[in-house]
Order: sequence, then structure tokens, then C-alpha cells
Amino acid sequence: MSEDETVVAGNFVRQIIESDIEAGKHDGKVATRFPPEPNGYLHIGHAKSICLNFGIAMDYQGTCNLRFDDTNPHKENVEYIESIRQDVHWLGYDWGERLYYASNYFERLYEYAVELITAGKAYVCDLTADETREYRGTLTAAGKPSPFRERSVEENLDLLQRMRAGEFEDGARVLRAKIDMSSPNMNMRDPTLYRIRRGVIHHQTGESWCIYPMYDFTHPVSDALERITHSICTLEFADHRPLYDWILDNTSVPCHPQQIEFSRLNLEYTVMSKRKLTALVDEGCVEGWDDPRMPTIAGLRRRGFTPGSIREFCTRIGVSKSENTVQMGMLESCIREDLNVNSQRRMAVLHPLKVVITDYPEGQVEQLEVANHPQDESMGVRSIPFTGELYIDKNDFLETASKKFKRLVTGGEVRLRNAYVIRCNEVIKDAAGEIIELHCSYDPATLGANPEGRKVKGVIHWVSVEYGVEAEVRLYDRLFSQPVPDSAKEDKDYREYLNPDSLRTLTQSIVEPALAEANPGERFQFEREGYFCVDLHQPAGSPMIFNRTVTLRDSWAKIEEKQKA
RNA sequence: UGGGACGUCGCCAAGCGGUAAGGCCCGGGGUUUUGAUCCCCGUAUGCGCAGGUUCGAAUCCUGCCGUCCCAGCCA
Repeated sequence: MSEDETVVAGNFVRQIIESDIEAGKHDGKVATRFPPEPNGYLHIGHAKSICLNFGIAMDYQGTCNLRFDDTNPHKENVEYIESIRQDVHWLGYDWGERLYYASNYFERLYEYAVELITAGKAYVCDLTADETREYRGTLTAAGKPSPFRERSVEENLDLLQRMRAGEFEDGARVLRAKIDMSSPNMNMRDPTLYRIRRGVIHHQTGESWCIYPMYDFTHPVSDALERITHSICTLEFADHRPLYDWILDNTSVPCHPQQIEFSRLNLEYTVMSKRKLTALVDEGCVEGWDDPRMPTIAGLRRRGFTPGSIREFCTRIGVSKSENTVQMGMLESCIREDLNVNSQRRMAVLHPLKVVITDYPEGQVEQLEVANHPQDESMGVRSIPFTGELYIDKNDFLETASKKFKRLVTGGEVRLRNAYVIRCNEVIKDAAGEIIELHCSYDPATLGANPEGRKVKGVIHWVSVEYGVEAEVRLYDRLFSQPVPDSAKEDKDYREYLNPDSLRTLTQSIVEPALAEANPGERFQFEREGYFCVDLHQPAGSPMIFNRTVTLRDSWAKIEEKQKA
């Protein structure tokens, strides 16, 4: 064993896979799959599964299929399919030729259903949905057998064929597995295998089928047909594993994949269920699936997150079987770490306050050459025009303040980032007493040099009035005001916890001229403010829109907080 | 009240009988023309609780307690 062997803390799924490889199971091969139902957009919880499945395939020289679990045409559509393909790719994963649809296997599935009937292990049941529920029993009381449970193989075969032929109405009959009506596991009480759905047009198979296989039947068969070795899913399917195994053990499928369950991701201040996310979109609580406040991949992308930051997040949170709610700070840390290294710096004044430098030569313009990144020279430089009239941020000036306030105060000095030290001599107010501009003087000796005999501790950013560019800036905050909005059970709906201030739009912001050439999706650090990206949806002819991805860490905000308290 | 799973720092999470990794958050200090970054330093005598086995237990055993999931012709 080598001394400097790096032990990557593997999660329990990888441990299982490693011991399987060692034991020579599946010929030492690893084949996983990511199997979303195309009934909504992918969210960060799916990213966890994608990183797990594709990551394992990459690390063990295996493969990972993308498979659409499209057995319920009612809720599915091609828009979702397209978005899922795009999102998986954007995250940085490639399924190569291995794109499948569960609907590819409808004919095979039907043959296996016939096989089960022939073996006396499945039957057509005429009970209504309500009756089925009654017969199923409860968590503590055994169910009782359906009166149709002992139909002959011939009759079952005939009925299934006629179900397929469209002879019966929706809900009239289902195909059920004949397992155990008194099993303590509800999933084993003769689960439904097929139901009738006439008149719906399936996005892949059109009108060729009017019976559709259930998840519990489709999934194990699809996995086996694709020669999946490890079928990784979330914890709520653990109860289905006996059924998964039963299907594989009682049909002539070519192999028996192993189902492994891990806990799904919960993130504070948002919701993760597709049902709830769909509701937010449908009810107009957000702009759409790609609203930058949404925890969807599309939303995070538009918000300014990078694929790498999301992958990093997934490795940081790990994979286990314990219930978890990850704090937003974890996600924010990942994107800050990425953007700190990889994004160019710019200056942008979000809440402009005019500054007139009264002793600056009339009409003079200096082109200042400024580094695009303070720690990375390879990012080059740009030039910024300096003029006698500037904007600074309203938050960077106070008429009087405590010594802790390291910005501009009346009579005080401050460094203009990348430029001169200025002193505020006069505060100009309008009739209402509102500060409208500041008259300052500047120290010509302080460009690229510290002033003699005194120290100026504050540095603030600025933009030239003459050359600045108007922009719209959207400041996002958490979507919900409660850490766990869906903990609200019956009494309160999660929608009541929507944060009314999750979006603040600034329409008066002024950004430095270099930003005028930025392209949609391009990311920057606005110095002293945060990371921003150019919105993906730029309306023609309007000011550019910048989305705030995340603020900078702000220890001043913490000090302020303490002072108030 | 049946079955399945899970309980290690505020939040994630390693640990797999030899004496509690790491990350995020947090606190303190240093550098800095971003109150950013970066760099130091600090943070569980404790692993849901109670017993037991053992020279030795977060790890094994027993019993409690707590949390989550399951009664779709959804996935």
C-alpha cells in the first residue's frame, strides 16, 4: 500500500459497488441510470441523483443511461423531455447513445405480463378503485382477496388482450400481481401492474396503447433490459424493493439489478417536490420553471450558478440514508468559491448618489487601467473612465457615523476604488431634506499611491456619470420566509410562507461602460456587492438586466446587526 | 397498533471494536485600494437514552425514546 494514498471518503453506495466489483458481481461491470419522469423540470435534488449515478459510472469505468420513465402520459410532455436533456448536459454529463424511454419497452412489458398470467401470478381484477382500496386493508389489518383473484389463466389472458384492444373503459379493470393480500408491506398486496388510459396521446407512442404499465412493473423490467447493475433510487422506494425483486424473480428478464436507496435532498427556504414546484409555476407565484428563485436547474442556471458549483455542492453534501435539510449557506459557499476565482470584477452602483469633485479639471477624462481580477493577472485589464462627476452608492455615505463606518462621511475621506482619495466637503439636499448630491475634493497624489501622513481605511466603488450605463438589477432572496415551508401540515399551506421580498428590482442602477458589451449568461463580480450575471432573457431595446446570483460575504452587515442589538 | 428506514457539533458528513476526519456556519487574529479573497487559530471528554459484553464500545448485544416513509388504477 502506498504511503500517500488518497482515501476519498466514499459514500455507502460506492462502498457497495466497490465490494461488488471486488466480489466479481456483474462481471465486475457497473451500469447505472438516471430515470426521471418527464412531468416537470429537474431540480437540485435531481442534480444529487445525476451526480451520484453519472459520477459512479465515470469513476468505475461504467455507464449511465438517461431513461425517461414515461408510463403516465397524463402528466408528461415533450417540453419536459427537452428541458431534462438540456439540464443533464448543462450539468456536464453525457449519456452518449444511451438515451432510453420506458415506453420503448411497452411491447416487452406486455409479454412479461402475459408470462406472469400464464404462470398464474397475475390476474385481471374488475374491482373499482374504491373497492380495491377497501380490499387492501390497512397498515395494521390484512387485506382480503379480490373476488377475481382466482380467474383462470385463459380468462385472464383473454381479458388482458381485450384491455389492450380498448374494449373496456378507463378504470373498468386492471391487471394485478398475485402476491400476498396479508403482507405487512402494502406494496405486496396484489399491486396493480396495468391500468387502462384510453384516448390519451402518449408523447412517444401516440395512440398505439390504451393500457399503461405501472412504475412498480416497469422499473425493474426496464432496469433488467438495460442490464443495469445498480438501480439507485430515493428512500421512499425502499418499501418497493421486495416488489422490485419479485418482478425480477418471476419473469424471464435477463438479469437481476440491485436496488439501493439513499435519502433525498431537502434545502432550507425552498420546496423540492415536483407537485409544489408545478403549483408555484401554474399559479404564477414565480415567472416560470426558470425563475431565478426556483431550485430548478434551469432556475439556478438563470440565477448565475455554474454547473461546477452545483456538482461541488453535490459532493459536499454527501450521500447517506439519513433525513437531511441542507442550509442555503452550503450552496452559496459553492458558487462563491467558483465565482471568486473565475469571474472578472466590475464596478456597478446599485443605488446611485451623485458626487461632484469640485476641484477636478473641468471636462477632463482619465482612462484608468484596472485589473479584471485582483489575484489573477491572466484575466487582463480594462479601462474605466474617471470624470469629475461620479455616482457612488447611497449606502456608502452617512452624514455622521460611528468610527466603525469605514466609508464616506461629511468632512471625511475615502478611497475611490482604483482611483483617487476624495474628501466630502458639502452635502446638497433638496427642499424635502433628501440628499441629492455630494461636493467633494480629490487628492491628485493618491492615484495608485497612498496619501502622505494619514491613512484612509475605506474603499468604495463608483461609476462615471458621463460614461456610466443604465441597467436593471434584480436582487433575489430566499423564495420562502420559513426554513422548512412544507413542514406546515394541515393548518397552513406552504404558499403562505412565500417571501414577499424574494425579488427586488432596481431600475436606476448605473454600471461601468465595459459591462455594455457583456453577453447573456456572462458572470461578474460587482465589487463590494456580489456576483451577478446578465439575464438570459434580454428584452430588445431595454436596459440590460443583471441577476444577483449571491452577495459577497458581508462581515459589515454582521457588525451592523450587532450594533442594533 | 403492522412493516420499512434513520438518529455522531447549529447544518451536512466520515467513522465499520483500539480511544471522535472534513466541509458549511460561527468566534478570534493577520494581510489587503473589494468590510471580498487569502492566511493562521479556536469550536463534540462526546456519538438519542439506559443497561450489558469487552482490557477497550459511536462501532457488538438488549430494552426504551424520537423522527421519516408506506394504505394511487402517481413516480
